[in-house]
Amino acid sequence: MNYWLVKSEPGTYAWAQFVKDGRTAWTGVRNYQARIYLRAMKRGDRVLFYHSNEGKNVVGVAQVVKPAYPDPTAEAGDWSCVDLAPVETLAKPVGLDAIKTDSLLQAMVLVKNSRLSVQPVTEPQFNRVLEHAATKA
DNA sequence: GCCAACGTTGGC
DNA sequence: GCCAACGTTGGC
Repeated sequence: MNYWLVKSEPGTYAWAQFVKDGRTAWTGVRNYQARIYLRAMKRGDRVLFYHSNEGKNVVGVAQVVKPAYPDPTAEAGDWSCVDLAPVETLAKPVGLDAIKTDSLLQAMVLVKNSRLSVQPVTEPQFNRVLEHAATKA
């Protein structure tokens, strides 16, 4: 089981919409490093869902329901996407400020390279985020 | 709204 | 193959 984090601007695709949809194809990733991570995802992997720009917080946990396949929205080039489904909405969103002040979480890629839209998260980091959210995994 | 960081593009 | 210029992202 691996752990990841994906980002979305609430104005583009918010968590609430994701929950409403019940499942979505995570398309549109056009970054080689992010592509590597997308392709490393396995069914059942847990994914933190982060709201960038607005909110700047982790708002929910998703899981991979379909591993990487060709991104149908890519008109040119070799790009991949995965299918994600919501698992739980965090009782309390975990803000970037909280992440930055936590000794374990400040090592997250999110802090170092905030622009990477798909990134790996370690198991301890994942669990710590859930602790901050005051929910049970 | 500004600016820093990053990735990509294109000229040489 | 290098590097400057540009566009985009995202935190502040």
